[in-house]
Amino acid sequence: MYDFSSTEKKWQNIWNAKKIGSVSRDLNKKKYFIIWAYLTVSGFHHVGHMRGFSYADAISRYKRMQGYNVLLPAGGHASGNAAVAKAKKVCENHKETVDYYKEMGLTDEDLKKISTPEGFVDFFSKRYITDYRDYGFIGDWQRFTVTTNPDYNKFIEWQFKKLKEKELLIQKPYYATVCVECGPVAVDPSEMDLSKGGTAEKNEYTLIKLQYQEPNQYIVVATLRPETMFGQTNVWLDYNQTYVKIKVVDEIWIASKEFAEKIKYQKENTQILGQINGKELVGKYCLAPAINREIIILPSSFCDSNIGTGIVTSVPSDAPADWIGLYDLQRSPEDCKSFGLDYEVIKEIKPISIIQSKDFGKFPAIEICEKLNINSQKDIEKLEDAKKEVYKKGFHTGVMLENCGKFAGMKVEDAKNLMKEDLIKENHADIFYDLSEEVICRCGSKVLIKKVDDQWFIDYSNEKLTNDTIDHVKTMNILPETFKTNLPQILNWFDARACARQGTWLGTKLPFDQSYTIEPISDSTLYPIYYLISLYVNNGKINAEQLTEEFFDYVFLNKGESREVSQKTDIDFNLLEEIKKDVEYWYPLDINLGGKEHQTVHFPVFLMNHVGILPKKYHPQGIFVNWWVVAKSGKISKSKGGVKSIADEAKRYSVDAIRLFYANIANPFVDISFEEDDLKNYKQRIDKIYSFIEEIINDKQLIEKESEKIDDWLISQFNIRLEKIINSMDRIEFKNATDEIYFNFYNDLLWYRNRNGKNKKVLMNLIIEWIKTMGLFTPHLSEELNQMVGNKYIIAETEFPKVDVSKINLDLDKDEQTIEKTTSDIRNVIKMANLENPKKITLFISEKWIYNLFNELKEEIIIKENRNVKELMNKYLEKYPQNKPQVSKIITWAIKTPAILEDIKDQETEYLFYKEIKEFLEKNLEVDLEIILAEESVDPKSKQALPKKIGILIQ
RNA sequence: GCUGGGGUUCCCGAGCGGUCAAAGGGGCUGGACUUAAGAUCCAGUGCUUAGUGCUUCGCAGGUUCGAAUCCUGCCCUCAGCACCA
Repeated sequence: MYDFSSTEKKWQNIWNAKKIGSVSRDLNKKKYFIIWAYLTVSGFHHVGHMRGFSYADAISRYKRMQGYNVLLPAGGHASGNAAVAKAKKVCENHKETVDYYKEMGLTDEDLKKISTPEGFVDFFSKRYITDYRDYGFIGDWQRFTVTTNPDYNKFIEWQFKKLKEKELLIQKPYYATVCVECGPVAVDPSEMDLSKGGTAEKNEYTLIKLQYQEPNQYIVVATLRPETMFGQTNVWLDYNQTYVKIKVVDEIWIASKEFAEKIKYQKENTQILGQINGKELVGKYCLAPAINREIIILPSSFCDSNIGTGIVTSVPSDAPADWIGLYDLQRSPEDCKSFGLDYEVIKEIKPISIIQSKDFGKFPAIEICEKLNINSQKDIEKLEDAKKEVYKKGFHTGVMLENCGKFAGMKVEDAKNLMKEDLIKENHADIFYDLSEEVICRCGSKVLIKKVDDQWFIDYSNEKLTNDTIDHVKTMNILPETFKTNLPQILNWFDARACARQGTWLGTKLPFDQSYTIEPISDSTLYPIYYLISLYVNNGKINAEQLTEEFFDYVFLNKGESREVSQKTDIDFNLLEEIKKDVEYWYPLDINLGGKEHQTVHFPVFLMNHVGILPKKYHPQGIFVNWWVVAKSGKISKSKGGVKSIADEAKRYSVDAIRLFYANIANPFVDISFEEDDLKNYKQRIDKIYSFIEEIINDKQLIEKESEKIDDWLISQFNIRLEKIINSMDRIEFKNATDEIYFNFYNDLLWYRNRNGKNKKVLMNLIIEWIKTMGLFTPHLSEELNQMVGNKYIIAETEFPKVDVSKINLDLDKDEQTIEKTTSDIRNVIKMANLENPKKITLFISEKWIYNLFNELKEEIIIKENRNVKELMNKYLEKYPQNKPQVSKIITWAIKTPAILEDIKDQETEYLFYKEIKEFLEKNLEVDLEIILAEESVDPKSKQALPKKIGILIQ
């Protein structure tokens, strides 16, 4: 029995002691530089992270065994909100958080340490290195860096100075999602910065100002469909709600209190002047702009004061809720009376048809309500569906009707923007951004949208940068292929991106304005090159202060004069040269490996910053994207807790099994789920291979002898497999490689054993090579087995096996396949004949003339490509006149399936072949066999025999 | 909606113009081993049949001597769509 835990620990210690991963420049070796996109220091690793890391380690091990000098460094991304928020929770003794950490094994002392952001980052980034070692990754951890380190900050400052120099850093107004306490936060499904609302969308509303009673006083409604202004019939608000009057510059806006709270972040100097009740407004009129018509204010139950302004303009022709609202009122004189409305007036309100879209008539809202059987404005869910459908159809297929003034005949898509712009130009409207659902920051405060006037952006929309990057991508190795196809489009779509924010964040201060902190994505784009510097900072040879602009300019861009730079930075001249040579040796990066979530953000900015700042020779060479590990319930989240510690998983299944699982369960470009059954199977597989090899080593039956056919077959088979493994690894296809190593070659060995293969030398030599191939995916197993067979060298440091092409003999395998096929055929016939214990089985070798015919047909059909049936028939019917029916049958078949003509031997060879395997067949099938030539028999079965297809007679 | 990816036999997953009824794994069935269980090994796993024939690779057409593989249309499904490394 293989002891997974102790064996794995043992080899990890040996690798560490040998410092295999710590590498330095070696001009005698080709270099290979690979990283995985470092992860945000937000807590523990989980098994999902290990997927990509395992791939990176497998690639590194392969390259190392091929003689490359492999650099695999790692770092921690600590910028942003995560550590701040987590530390705060610990500090405040938040029960759930503290319980979770305790459950994960943290002591009180640890907890105290992680209660400050800095302590949190320090604790976990150290933990990460331990995790890497525990999973058997061989990397250069002495270069470990964290984005909040002072030296790293200097690097980022340099990067931003370069961006500015290249005019890639610009300023313009921006609507940011901000927490009222913390400042800007990222609203996205990963909910890195949030505790709630990651799926919220940022909506751009058009605020329509409907003049009400005073010249400068307006009922303000928020709409996503400004183009429907022509269909307005009334305004909706909540009868029981209290609204407020807000002073905005020199105007007074009437809207919900919640809106007033939000708009103050988007307009300067807003002020609440007073309140006004819904009751007071209902029944009054206001002036709708654009159509310049007085419309009535009516009550409804669907106005939500949290959405928009809490007041809605009503377009019953195209908005299902508006139609139903109207419909409700129009059929209830009592309701109208209770609201103090004149029923006669309400009754007269008619929807106005304004848009013609596909699949709908004049009044889409009415139609959809009938179709979905919506009868009341309280039917909220159905109304939501109805709205979506009408909106979607209208937006993509709709055309404005004649009554829409200058917009008549225009597509809805176009009219929308034009109408909005027109209204704004004439001061009838304004813009307002809002979130589609409630969003709460990690700190517990509300997130809303704030206008920032001079936001800093990295200008990824820059045309030259975009085009240069697209051109560069063409030359890269990018997997999966589909990502490479997508990248140009992603790069084109990529717009200027806000890159700094104000608030209590970790990260580097913007060198041009210290009140800004550089945002977490923007400070992690160029960092692979920084691993070449961090080494010297970490070992104390240089310090953060010395990392000046001149320093980076010199080592990265070859700008400046070395003596001068050395003098200015007080870095020893020789050391400076060393560092520069390191950069020249290691850069560019060969592979950046990361999860699929990086496809549209991290990888594009990683590429664009490299292309924008560094010389062409330093542009990245490859990207590898891996998909996720998902739990049955969805993505395994690093921020949500409830995840088993990776140490527990390693103990339960073993590191090798987990790594093999990742490599073999599917290709890297699909999501996989971490299932106990699967993991156990892989663990069993490892155990099985271990026992199998152990058995072979101790097998007393093996003998020293000259190699026979079956031995040659096994050698050939191994070389075929090895060739596939190498080709697969060169293309980074783990699934194919592991299929060969852990399954197919194992099956070959079983077959060899069944075929009574016993050659000790052959077997041992192959097993030694086989074990090396396991070093990529199950490195601990590989080392252990290697030691068991008596080798002293370390697999991680040895050379990967090479294919011996001279040993590959495809014919040998064809023979083995024939044996398998024959066995299976005989079994099949026995079964079919219903003769469970046959007395005798006769195998017939086809008649000689048929072999001749096959070879002649091969010449005609395959070599000369003659498919003329008539011609062939005439020729060969004449040649073999005594066998006409058979000849014609064979010719028809051969034309249809030329493959039957391939590899045709002669009668003598085939006869000898069957004689040779007779003993094996008899033993395997537990029957007595007789093999005779068809010419020597009168049995009809003998005439059924064909070349490559033996005749079988069961008696 | 836009952009891109997929639909393969009980399941997962290869294959991407010809011995393809379709690798490999899992599951299931039978057998060997074992006191037994597990593990391991052997065989089978579309229907049919003395080794044949027939029907299968989302649906409907088409190209070809020949299609799971190429083309056209349709249906279904997944991912991304912005300040998440």
